[in-house]
Amino acid sequence: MTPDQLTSALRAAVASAVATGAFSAEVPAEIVLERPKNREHGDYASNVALRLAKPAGKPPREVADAIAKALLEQDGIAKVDVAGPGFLNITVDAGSLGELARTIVEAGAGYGRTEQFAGQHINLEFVSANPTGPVHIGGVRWAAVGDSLARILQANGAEVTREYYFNDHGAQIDRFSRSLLASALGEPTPEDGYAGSYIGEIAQQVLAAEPDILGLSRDEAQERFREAGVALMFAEIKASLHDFGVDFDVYTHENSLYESGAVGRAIDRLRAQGEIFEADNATWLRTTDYGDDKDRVVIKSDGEPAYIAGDLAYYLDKRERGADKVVIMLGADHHGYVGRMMAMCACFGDTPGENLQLLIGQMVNLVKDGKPVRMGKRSGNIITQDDLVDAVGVDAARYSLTRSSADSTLEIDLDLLVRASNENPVHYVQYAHARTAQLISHAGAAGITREVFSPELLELPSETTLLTALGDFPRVVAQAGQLNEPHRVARYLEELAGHFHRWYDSARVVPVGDEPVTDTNRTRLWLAVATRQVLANGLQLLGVSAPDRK
RNA sequence: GCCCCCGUAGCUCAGGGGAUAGAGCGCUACCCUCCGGAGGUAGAAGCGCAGGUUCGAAUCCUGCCGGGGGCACCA
Repeated sequence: MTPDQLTSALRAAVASAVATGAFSAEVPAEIVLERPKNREHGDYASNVALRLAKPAGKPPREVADAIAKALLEQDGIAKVDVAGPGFLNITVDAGSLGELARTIVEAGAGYGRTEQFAGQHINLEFVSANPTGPVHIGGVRWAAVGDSLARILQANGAEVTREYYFNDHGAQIDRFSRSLLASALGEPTPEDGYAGSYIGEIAQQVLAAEPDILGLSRDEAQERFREAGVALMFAEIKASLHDFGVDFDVYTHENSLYESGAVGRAIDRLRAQGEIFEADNATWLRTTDYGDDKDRVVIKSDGEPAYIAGDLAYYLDKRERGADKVVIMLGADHHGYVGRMMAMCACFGDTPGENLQLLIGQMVNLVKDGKPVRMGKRSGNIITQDDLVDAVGVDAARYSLTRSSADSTLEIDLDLLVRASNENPVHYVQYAHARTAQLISHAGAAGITREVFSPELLELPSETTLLTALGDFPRVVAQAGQLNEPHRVARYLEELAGHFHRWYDSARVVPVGDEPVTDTNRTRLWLAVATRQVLANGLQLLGVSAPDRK
């Protein structure tokens, strides 16, 4: 019995209790079902009676008793206890619960998929690091979380475009190219320039490709360094992200928005909506109409577009390319954008929060010897994605960056990374998967097959706990998608791995010594296969490998 | 001054109003004649402070304290 089926049974029980006149209330739209922490509280628990008590005008326990009585008449329910203030503690009969194992094995890689975003096209923009240096540890967090979120949204039925906004002009790029030129000429790093050692490497690569470059005028040389340096840097960023398991569907160059006239079209569109006005020789967008704290300059008084002009055009461009929902992941240092971006969305006549979502993630803090390490491209003090991957590998890096809520600032201890220790929960989860795989292959060697499936034999406490945990997976995926919170999948996997390890210690799939193979062994094999499937499906959503051996 | 995020075990972090607040690491004591001990069992140890809403608050609201990040005709 799946949680959904139980929820339906519970709903029917409430309706039936109302029909018999036990109490009167509307059947709630949402019925909360949870897996109790304490096994004595049954397989599932519900607070539905507590919530209905007030509208029904009856004591919670009285409502609970009536629902419990009606629920017992539903199929597959073994026991219903009323406990505490009015909780319903539900025990599902073993055969019905055990059916989950078969359901999961038959669904295979599809187990956990939902259709909640079916038909929706979601454009997810993340990383979008400027090509002025390698992807640093903050960018890596968004790479890991963003890619995992994309996978989760897809698992919920959405069509997802992974998008990278590539900022290839402006003051930061000028500083980058000046730094390259200075390095090539053997001059000190310019003020406001970038100082990392990668600057020298890129400069040498450009020189090697274009030996005559230093014969040009300073301005021409700098322009050559800009173009070649940005191209090299960008290729390097793409390659590191690819090695990290993250590939984008669309790279949009900021320049292209200007060259294609998209900026002009966006402004025309907003003018037609009546949201544009002229003042002080500049062109403004009246974002204060929609909650922004000040209006924003779109075209500066010198005739140059302001930064937001690109944002306007880019948003419109994504919508015109078919995105129903535009999601952008940003670091905490960009939270000041939220107000104007949402107002901009409303200026286009769209619905903020629906057509546009901004996910603000907090920073990664590095710690060494118990003290914070300040990082910056300009100072050259950066920990890059490649440093992180070299130290702990892709799986551990992705996992540790994804298992925490993006709302929390994350602390990474460099000493721990250097030791590349096993102190990472990813090992716990991957080991559980490896164990299932070895267990299944060992069972095969012992001649145990899945020709018999007798779910009522899965009756150990560790088995029913494991089964209810497995049954939760689709709800976890759905919730992670609704809330844009991939870390929920990771935390679920850790819990599931724990339930599996405990089951493994308390139940044999392969009989000991010369004992005969029984139907219990065969049926347990189904449970092992189901567990492996869910662990693999979950790890896939995180972009972490599910090895058969560790 | 205004805005956003955070404050939970020694450390890193979970916990969408529910029962005795969890995990990993660390610490203490245990468990392999048996499917991989990178595992399991038992234990010590915690919701920043003060109000409020509620039958019920780590969770929602207000104030305070502490930490981080923002408030350009910069990009």
